[in-house]
Amino acid sequence: MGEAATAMDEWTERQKDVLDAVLDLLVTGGDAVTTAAIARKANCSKETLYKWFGDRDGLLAATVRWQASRVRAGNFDAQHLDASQLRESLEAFAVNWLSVISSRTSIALNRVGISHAGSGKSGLGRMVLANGRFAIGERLKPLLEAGRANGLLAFDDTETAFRTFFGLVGRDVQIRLLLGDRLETTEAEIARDAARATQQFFALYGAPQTQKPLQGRI
Amino acid sequence: MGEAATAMDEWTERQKDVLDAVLDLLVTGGDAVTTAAIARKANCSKETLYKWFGDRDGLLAATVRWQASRVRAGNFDAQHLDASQLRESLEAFAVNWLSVISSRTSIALNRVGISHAGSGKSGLGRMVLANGRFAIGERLKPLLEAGRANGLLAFDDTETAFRTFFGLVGRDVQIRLLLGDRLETTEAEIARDAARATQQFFALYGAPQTQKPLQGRI
DNA sequence: AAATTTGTGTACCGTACGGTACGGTTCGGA
DNA sequence: TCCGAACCGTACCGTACGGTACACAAATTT
Repeated sequence: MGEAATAMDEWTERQKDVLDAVLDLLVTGGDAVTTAAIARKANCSKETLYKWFGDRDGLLAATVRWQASRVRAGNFDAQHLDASQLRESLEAFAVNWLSVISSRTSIALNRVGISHAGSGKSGLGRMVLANGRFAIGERLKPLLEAGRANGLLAFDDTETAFRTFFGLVGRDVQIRLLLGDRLETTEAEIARDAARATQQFFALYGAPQTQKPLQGRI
Repeated sequence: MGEAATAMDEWTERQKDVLDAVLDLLVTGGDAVTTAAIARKANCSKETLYKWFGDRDGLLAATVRWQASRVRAGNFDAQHLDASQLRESLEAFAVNWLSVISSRTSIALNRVGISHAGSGKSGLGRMVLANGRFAIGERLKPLLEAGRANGLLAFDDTETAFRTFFGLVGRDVQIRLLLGDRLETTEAEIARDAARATQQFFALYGAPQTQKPLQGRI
């Protein structure tokens, strides 16, 4: 993850403004995201767009990376954690993740990536995946493993444990939103769902009272 | 759900052939699904396409309904079920659902629905949702409630219980496939995941030994 | 058998959009 | 003050594609 900051300084301020304009257009699903509309919204010429970003797909890819570069939430320092710290961290992760996938920005970018994946060119899809599903995985796994090291969680495969957490948190929210379902995702609702998912996760992967993790769990 | 069979006899055999051609083109993501390509593949004229289905969106909507009409798996007759029957039924549901969302057909149709949802017109998205997420929900809920009535499951809200099962089964599979991730979904893998999800669901919602459902569970 | 219907195949039209060219303007450096 | 680079705004080009028109064949009706 050495290139964490590349997208931050890869472009000038003016260029970031352009990328923000693209995001604005993507999120406001009303009108199509044509190069002409982007240029109009960003008060720049189409020629400049192509000079800076190559072609339309390059511009969209840059937009995905730009958005991803400023979503990175602070990593959790997870040494010497006790049960309540772990629970709070997991719940915070769940809240963050639910907030992200419920945001209009995430919905729009995922739609773009999915559309591109359906058109053969899989670059954007992989990029969205890397900055969404896989980024959250890499950030969460250390916490899970710290929990296991401290005898709070019991699992064999970190990936499986993470995917279970992912499923318990996300459930059907993302696919429903992507398909246009009006799903109220208030802050209170998200907090409640995050708490429920965390509780369920502990019910499945919480270590028994003894400090040593139990073998043979899934 | 009285209109279960409408899409089956709404079209003539010839028209169903056309819809199958559309499905073929959608699944074979190589070339774009233009009306010209559809007409060529179906050996019919574009004029006939428009006469039968109105416009391109109508054709896509008909295709979604046509595919949905023949996916309906047999409902489970769930009276007097014991624990192993319930487990088997849930596992069968999970296998079926994982097979569906892993199929190229489902991926293609969901991509179309999502693209349309991103373009304002939400008709196709809602249709895919109704025949996917919500159809499986309506089919599974009776089984869950039968399990509760027989003292095998304990939950207050059927919808919440179902969504948990949905999350445990689907996890990150659908979004990864939609975004173009190569994810091996062999039959064996699906069977293993279905068994794991079912086991986890029982761990969360299985009633304690006493026949009476325990109150206060989530 | 003539007429009507139904459908195929091809040609055509209008528009939207990605990409390019170019004149005009601003701005920093010599 | 002059020059060149960067950039804006607009006009333009080519193509792809949704939708329509039309000529012709097959089938069905009368």
